[in-house]
Amino acid sequence: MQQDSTRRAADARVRFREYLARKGLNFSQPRAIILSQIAQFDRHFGAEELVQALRGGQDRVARGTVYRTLSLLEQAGMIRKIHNQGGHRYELSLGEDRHDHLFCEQCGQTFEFRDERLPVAIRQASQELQFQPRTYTVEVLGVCGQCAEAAAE
Amino acid sequence: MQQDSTRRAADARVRFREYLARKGLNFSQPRAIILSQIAQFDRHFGAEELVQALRGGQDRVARGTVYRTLSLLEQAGMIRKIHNQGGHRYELSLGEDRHDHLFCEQCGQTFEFRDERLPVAIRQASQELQFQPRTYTVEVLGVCGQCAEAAAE
DNA sequence: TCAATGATTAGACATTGTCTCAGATCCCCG
DNA sequence: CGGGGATCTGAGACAATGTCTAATCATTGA
Repeated sequence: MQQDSTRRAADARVRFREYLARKGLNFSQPRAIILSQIAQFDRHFGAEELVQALRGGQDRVARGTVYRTLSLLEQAGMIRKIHNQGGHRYELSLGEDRHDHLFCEQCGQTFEFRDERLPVAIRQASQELQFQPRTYTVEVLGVCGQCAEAAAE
Repeated sequence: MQQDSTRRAADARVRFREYLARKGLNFSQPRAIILSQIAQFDRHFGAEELVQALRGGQDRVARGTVYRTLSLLEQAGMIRKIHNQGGHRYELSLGEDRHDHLFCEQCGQTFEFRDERLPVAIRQASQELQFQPRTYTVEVLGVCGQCAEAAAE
């Protein structure tokens, strides 16, 4: 766990640095700090949450910087925006294990699912329109089994 | 066109009234006003845009009311939220012609596509998790053909 | 028509995101 | 290894968007 997050942070560092170099951008101190803070969250986090976490203390980073870096990370494909009800959050997405989300409108829980037909369909539909997809999101709203049962009683 | 929007407004009215009745809610004056204002937009609109449109004049409606009504309309499945880059907008969705969106990150244009495999896959994936889908969104980010060409030169 | 329930208004408030620019940093290159 | 130009950051004002509350009003079913 501790191990995991350290490892993940190191990988992310390398990957981000490469992305930045490719674009002629710098791998700055604040960007490193943000990256390691993100690695400490458990996959999901909100922008403002990150801003708060980096406000006081030694490694402070300004709000604007956080937002700018999030954009870069999103562009780099290292995080994904997911539109939870009311505002959005980010999710680490370091390549492995692509999935999408089901949101229960009753209890607010999030569930994940994987289905290979989605990327296939999206790639093909894009191609027909000469569109080059970089990333995509699929979000399903509804009621989870548990809530549906509770409502039925 | 004029005809269309009038017709659409009438349909929407009936449908919303039914939805509200089913939930034991009222079909109030402001809700009617909002509905007819929405019908005048050309399919897409933003929440704040709507707020502005209903601010001065005879048929004024308060900000809070607009937001509450949008939630209801969304629940009723009569509008859909689409997450354009930076904030979101709504889109009329009166049943016919379900589609999803491609966003060009370069020029900002939105394109539409239809693919039957998406709802099929989503229904099945949901079922496997005992999840009852009410609605879903698919959004693809990338570069449109035109921008890709321009960049290649 | 009346009463009960639900809805609206107005505006303060909260949250989230954007912008600017002076000065600090980064990284390439000699 | 140090100079210099491009890039980046901090701080905080600002802007946009959404939420909330309490007093008052409207809607609906009986």
